[in-house]
Amino acid sequence: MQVTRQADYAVRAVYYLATLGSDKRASTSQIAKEQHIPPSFLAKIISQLSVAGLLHTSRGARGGVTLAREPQDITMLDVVEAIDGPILLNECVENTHGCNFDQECPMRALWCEIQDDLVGRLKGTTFSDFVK
Amino acid sequence: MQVTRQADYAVRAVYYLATLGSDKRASTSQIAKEQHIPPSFLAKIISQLSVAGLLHTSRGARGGVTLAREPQDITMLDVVEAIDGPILLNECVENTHGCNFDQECPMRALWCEIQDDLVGRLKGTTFSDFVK
DNA sequence: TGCCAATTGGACAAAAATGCCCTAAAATAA
DNA sequence: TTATTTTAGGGCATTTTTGTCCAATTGGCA
Repeated sequence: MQVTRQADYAVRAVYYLATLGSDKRASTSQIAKEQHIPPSFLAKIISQLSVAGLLHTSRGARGGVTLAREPQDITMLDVVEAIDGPILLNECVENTHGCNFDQECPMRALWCEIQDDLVGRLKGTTFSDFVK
Repeated sequence: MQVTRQADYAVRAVYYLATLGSDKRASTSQIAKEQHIPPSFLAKIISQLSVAGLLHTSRGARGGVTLAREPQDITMLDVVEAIDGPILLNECVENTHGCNFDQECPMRALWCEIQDDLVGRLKGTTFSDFVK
């Protein structure tokens, strides 16, 4: 019942870029140092965020990482799901027809409710909320 | 960001016992079959729930598992935490002094809020809510 | 007593998460 | 051109999660 370390690192990396101001670049190693993230692990995470379209990366001297959108257009949910995939509080929740073997399973409804709240809050929070 | 399979299995096992009515026993293998849980894995989970004081177990012929308390006195949180340990949405939340390296970390406050909601709902739901 | 049903506990295996290391490729700077 | 900076990506090691399997133990019953 925990966000993966990868997702936490991704959030902190995006946060760091947001605090720099728009279009400011930072290298992966700089982000890693400032946010206390294992550098070689962060490199893979940055790469995933780039593929997901949340970051832009460029190689070479003066290269590095920038936000692909304004902080107010990037939600916590965007970042977490780019790394961890769709949020699922419990395996059964993803099944649209109800519990796989017991249509009456009352626990599933609870997990769904809690998950909807969680997702709603992550979707409702952008990185501009953190910067100011 | 998912309840472990173990915790889900534990919840379903307690649910099954609650549906049987108070003081009714069931064997681990019976629970496993009814709830589609790997039997040998469930044995370990039952054992943990017993150590946590949520279930009573007895060996030998006519042995098996019973609830240690009435369904209305067992919350979802009791069961989940007996298996997974204290719920932590993110590593940093457990730190009482704030983020370990940045006292101003604004993400931590969000994780704490969401976690408090989650824990509150699990604590507010008992197995008598599921049975009726 | 001896058999059977059931939990207990240990060792082991497979898969995913986490993290490290090294080389290649690309882009800038001297 | 050559060197330097930086991302890209593969492979490997460790830990946790999720299970399986087997032997030991316990308790009831004929």
